[in-house]
This record gives sequence, structure tokens and C-alpha cells, in this order.
Amino acid sequence: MARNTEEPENRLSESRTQSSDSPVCEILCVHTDLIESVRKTLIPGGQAHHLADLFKTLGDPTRVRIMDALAKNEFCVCDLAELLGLSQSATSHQLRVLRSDNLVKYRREGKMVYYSLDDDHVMALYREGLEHISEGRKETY
Amino acid sequence: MARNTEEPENRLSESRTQSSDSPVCEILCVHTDLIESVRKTLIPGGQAHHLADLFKTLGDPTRVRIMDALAKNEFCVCDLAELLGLSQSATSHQLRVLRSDNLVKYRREGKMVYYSLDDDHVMALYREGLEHISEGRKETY
DNA sequence: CTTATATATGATTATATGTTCATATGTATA
DNA sequence: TATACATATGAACATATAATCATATATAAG
Repeated sequence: MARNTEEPENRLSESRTQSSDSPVCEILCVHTDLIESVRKTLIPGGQAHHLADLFKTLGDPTRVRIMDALAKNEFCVCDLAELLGLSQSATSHQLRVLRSDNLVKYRREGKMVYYSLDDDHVMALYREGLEHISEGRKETY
Repeated sequence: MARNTEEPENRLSESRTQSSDSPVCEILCVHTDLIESVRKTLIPGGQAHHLADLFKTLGDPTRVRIMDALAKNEFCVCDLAELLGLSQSATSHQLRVLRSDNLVKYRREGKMVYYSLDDDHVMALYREGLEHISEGRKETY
């Protein structure tokens, strides 16, 4: 885990290399060893991109509302559109985005396609977000 | 919880009102009662917007990498910039975004400002996302 | 007060993206 | 095959946003 309680500890024992020639700290300002040690544990760029895509997919009000509806019941596209006041096209486009990140699954039944959350894991992710915003902060909207 | 296992149950006992006059299902195609019942439980638009903002904030590779670094240690802005290969300005801008959603907190120490994850809850949210993408799906990148 | 440095921020620009419109695909039925 | 309808999708457009650049603010030291 991270330590962010009291004072910086190992932080102070670092081999500082304050580059006093650069106007803004271009090379590095502090804690070389710490940086090098943490650098090895960082998420690879590809994974970061991938994870960002997942969150980005959830980062749209329409898709949140779709997720919220599907968290309560499975729905066909037309029901979803009616329920959320969206066009059929917009709904389908958004479902496609959710599908691409494996957030929802679907099953065909005749002409209709029923969508639902992909698994309980997705539900957990969604609820974790809900919890965060329910902590009494950022009372906008 | 949602039921999305076997066949639609209550779904079939609905008072269908298939509008056979509209070319594309504009009013509603199916399951009127279900829709009305679920509609009452839907997340309010403001909250949906708010939650989307939270996810959107996490939906950028740079911010994911910042979160990842802060999940391991607190860092001053300059360290973060060096660690992630970002400009000071870009780093600061992104930290501002993370701050606005209460994902990170900071403390001042002299000229420097140290950032860390806001709380363990944020860590849980981040890890929930990490888990999702680590399930062997979407092996792009 | 002046200088130096760490951080924050406004403006600009290039890129990404959500919706709409039109149309295509898939399925059922006559 | 032809028609109807549920869903999917490509193109276009308007809006959002991340990085850069320039500059402002904040703190420390002289």
C-alpha cells in the first residue's frame, strides 16, 4: 500500500539531483531512487490504455443509464430506447460500445435482441462507482 | 438483482401494445408494465451525469497511469511528471481533473505539493477496473 | 523587495466522440 | 419471394477534451 500519513521517510534519504540550471524542473526535481523503484511496478502503457477504455466506456451519462437499467433487468433494444427516451439508433450505437468492452451481453429471440450485464463483476464495478459519488462530495447537478 | 438466466417470465404476461402503424418502433414495442415498473427505480439524470463524470475522469490513459503511480506511493507533481514522461503542465492539468472528482488529495510541503489517492475506496474502484480487463478478454494492444 | 523554483491555469489547437439521418442486415410471416 | 419490423451501422456534424505554450500564483531564500 501507499504511505501517505505523516512525513516523508525514505523520501528524504534519496540522492537528490536538483538541476539548478533548468528554469522549470525539466529533468527531475526530486527522489530519483523512489522514482526508479516505482517505475518498475507501473502498469504497462497498453494496459493503461485498455483500462482507460473501459472507464471511458462507462464515462457517458447515456451509457450509465443503460447500465443502470440493465442492472435491474434485461431489456430488448426497443424497450431500452423507450425506457430511457432515446432513439433506436442511439441506443444501438451505445450498446455496441458497451459490448466492445464486454460490459453487456445479449441473446437473440426472434427479431428482438435482449441485453443484460455481462456478469456480476461488471455489476460490482458499476456499484463501486455509485458508492463513490454517494459519499456526499461534489454536490453539483 | 436482475434475472437474466432462463426464459423471460413476467415479461410474457405484459400488456403488449405493438404500434403497428409506426415504421420503426417509435412509441414502444414491448413490455409496457415492465418498463413502467423499472422506470421508477432508475438512477436520476443528475446522478447518472455525475457518475459518468467520475468514470470519464478515469477514462484517460494518462490519468490511469497517474492513478496507478499514486496507488503505489504519493508523489509530488514534478516526480509524477518525470516518472510518467509528462510535461509539468500536462501533469498538473490532469491532477486537477482527478482532484475535481475527489479521486486524489494533496498536501503542501514548502514549494512542493504531494498527491495521493483520496482514500481506499478510490483504490477499490481502480482495482475493480483492473480486474475486469484482466479477465482474458479483448486482447488488443 | 527580488530572485528562483514548484505548481496552477487560461487560451489555442488537434483529436475524439455522441447523436442524428439514412440505410443495411436479420428474422418472421404471408 | 415479398413485406414488416427489430436491430445494426456508415457518414456527417457538433461538441468535448488532452496536450502545448505562455503566464500566473505560491513559497522559500537572499
